[in-house]
Amino acid sequence: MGKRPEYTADTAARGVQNALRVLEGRWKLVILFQLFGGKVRRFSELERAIPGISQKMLIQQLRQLEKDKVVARIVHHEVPPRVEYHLTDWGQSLCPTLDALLIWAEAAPAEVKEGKEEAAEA
Amino acid sequence: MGKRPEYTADTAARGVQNALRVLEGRWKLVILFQLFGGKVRRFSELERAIPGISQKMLIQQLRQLEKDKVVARIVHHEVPPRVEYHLTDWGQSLCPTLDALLIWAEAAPAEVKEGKEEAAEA
DNA sequence: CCGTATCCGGAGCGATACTG
DNA sequence: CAGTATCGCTCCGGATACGG
Repeated sequence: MGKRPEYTADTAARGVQNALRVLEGRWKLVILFQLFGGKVRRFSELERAIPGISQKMLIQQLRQLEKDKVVARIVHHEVPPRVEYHLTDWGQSLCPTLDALLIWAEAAPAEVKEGKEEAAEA
Repeated sequence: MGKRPEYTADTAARGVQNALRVLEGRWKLVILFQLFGGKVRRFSELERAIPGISQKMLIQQLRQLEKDKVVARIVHHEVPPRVEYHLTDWGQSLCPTLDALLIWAEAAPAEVKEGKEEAAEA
């Protein structure tokens, strides 16, 4: 934890890229924000909180995040079934960084923020 | 720049997702790291500095980054042609955040870092 | 030297239907 | 309520060839 080894640009890029990989996926961030702050949500809560997502996508992204140790899953063996999701410690530690990214995103030129494509083709 | 408007989890997620979108792509980060610190690199320099990348990918990612105002492109009308790339101010401002992400990535559980896939299928 | 065009395989994602 | 299975489309990225 003292000094990190010397990073070449490539090594550093690979590290970040690896991290980004965990966050990649159409719905990962939306899910993470639902869980930030130590919140615990049920499957159906997430489903309702994220309009437009399908069950397949929700469970798929959730499973990915779980495999990557960002979120944890608790199954209550009851009837009816209840499953709850929450962030791991490592997942929680992402919060400030994501906030920094959010601030960076806010500083983006308007064209970028709106996802403008230059329709100028001819 | 005082207080930002109230962000719902969804709004925040969308903002970050949008920012992440800019960084998405197999080679974006590698390129960015090549340019960090205000460095100016020629097309062929980047090509040589990033083994394994194809011209198509290099130019494609470069164009994306350019459109997203992260990198800027300077064309010298000479013979032979010379084109140089460097980060915009907004691009530069990404550096600390990416470093935070790198640190987060470093703190990842070993299994995650190694990109383990549980081969347990049957 | 810098860039464009085309072909092609694979991964991601969405819609829908079904199960414990 | 929570999760699985399948299909099909789209986009991404790699290889190769060609143009200014």
